[in-house]
Amino acid sequence: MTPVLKIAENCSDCPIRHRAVCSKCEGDELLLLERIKSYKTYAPGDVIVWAETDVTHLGSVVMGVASINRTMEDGRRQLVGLLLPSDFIGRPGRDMVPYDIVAVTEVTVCHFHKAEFENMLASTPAIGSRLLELTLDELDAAREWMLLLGRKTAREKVTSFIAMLVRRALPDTGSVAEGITITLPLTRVEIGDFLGLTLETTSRQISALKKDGIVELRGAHDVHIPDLVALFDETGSDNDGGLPA
Amino acid sequence: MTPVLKIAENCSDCPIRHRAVCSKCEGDELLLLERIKSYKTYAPGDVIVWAETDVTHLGSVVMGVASINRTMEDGRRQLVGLLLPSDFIGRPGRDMVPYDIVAVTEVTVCHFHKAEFENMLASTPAIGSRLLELTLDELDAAREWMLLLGRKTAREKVTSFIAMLVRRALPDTGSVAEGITITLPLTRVEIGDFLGLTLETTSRQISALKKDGIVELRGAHDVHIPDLVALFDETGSDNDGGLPA
DNA sequence: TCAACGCCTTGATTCAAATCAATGTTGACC
DNA sequence: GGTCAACATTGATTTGAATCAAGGCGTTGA
Repeated sequence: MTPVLKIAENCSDCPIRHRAVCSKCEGDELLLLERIKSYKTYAPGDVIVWAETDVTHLGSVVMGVASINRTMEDGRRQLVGLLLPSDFIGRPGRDMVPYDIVAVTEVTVCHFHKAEFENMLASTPAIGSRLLELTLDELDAAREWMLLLGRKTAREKVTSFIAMLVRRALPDTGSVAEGITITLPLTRVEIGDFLGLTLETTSRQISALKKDGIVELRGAHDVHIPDLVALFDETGSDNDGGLPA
Repeated sequence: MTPVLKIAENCSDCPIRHRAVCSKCEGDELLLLERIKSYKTYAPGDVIVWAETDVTHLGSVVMGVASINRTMEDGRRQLVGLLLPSDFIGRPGRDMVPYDIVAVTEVTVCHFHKAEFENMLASTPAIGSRLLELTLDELDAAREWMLLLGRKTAREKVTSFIAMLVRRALPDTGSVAEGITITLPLTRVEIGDFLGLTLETTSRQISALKKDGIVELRGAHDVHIPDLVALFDETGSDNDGGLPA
């Protein structure tokens, strides 16, 4: 069914080598990491980390998409993060975490035993330094998301979400003059939970964007954006994402 | 007017010594920090950091309250953080920041030239390690806030806000059996901007809490909470804040 | 071939919070 | 003591998104 992935045994061949927590490591440091790392693959829907239980591993997403979920007792749910390849999973220095991490697509993780990683973190400045950068970036992203959740309209929320995915996809793409096609990795329920909307409102907004020519749908999950500027104009953001001219 | 504060010249006497970015430093490290630090005081409303301009300093809040603000071109505003004593200001490794930081009350900051601090950060693991902890804590707080902004009702938002202030005030207080009195450091507009509400809704919710006996007001900003459990029950949170029994 | 299930879309109605609009309170300063 | 400005409260009305409800589409498997 699932083909066994050809995963780089050598860190130097790893697809996330240049962005992940290990990106500043070299030579011996990388060899040490290589010795304690292992790979694990999760099916869509699998829980990678349960809230409020002991965390045994830390690691990086190598492939796939995972979501960080907070849930209230009555079932209301909010996604508070989306983990894409090279993003770091887990919280060194703390045994539990107040949210679940769930595989959205099939996810491959390069991970370490918590204690072993924490030892390396203490002795390897290159890791701590990169982890700080990654954490500060996530904090900036979280704050951007707070503005969205607190102040944007439903249409702005949906276009901002699509714009974020476009931005993460751009570096892999060449010219953008004839538009770009991306895949929404989430269902309508999940997008709603990400944006603080219901699934119906999410669906209606996507339909409205289609009617207005901002997006074209091929199926429910593949979205073509013919004009990126038109999309960014709908997000209410002060930046247009630094598009290539 | 403003009395000149008696600020500890010695880091070892500093009120935030045990919580701030320097909390893991000792001996020589502390002396080095002491040599490059300086204090600055801001009046309420002063901008401590302007969005999208070069940041020259980094530092810690020693006294007072500051807010981190994101603003849209049309004026919609969202507070994305509240900086209390011992919280860190600024982002090492980046020259600009996408939000303003504004003094809410009078604020005293212990700060460093950015380049000098970054040098120390590179050579002093105790600083980087503590800064990582602080950043991870802020990220957790931001995610908690995302749940609030995306999924909570107006009443839950307001009670959660009050509960957060109570939690930060608790360590300074003894028994709590006869309730607790706190000061809201923000205006109704600012509270609304923090919670993703209008000022009118914020005011109405506070009035409703008063009518229901959850809070008692002495003036617009001093709030007495006779029964903390009753307050926490209104927040929709899964935790009751680990109250002393 | 055609149920059955999961996911998505669309429509009708309700409702919580926003908006619009006064009015009240407080404190600073003349 | 009186005026002004900033902040807060309260009321009336509107509105954007939630809720309630019905079908539609596409894949899976009997």
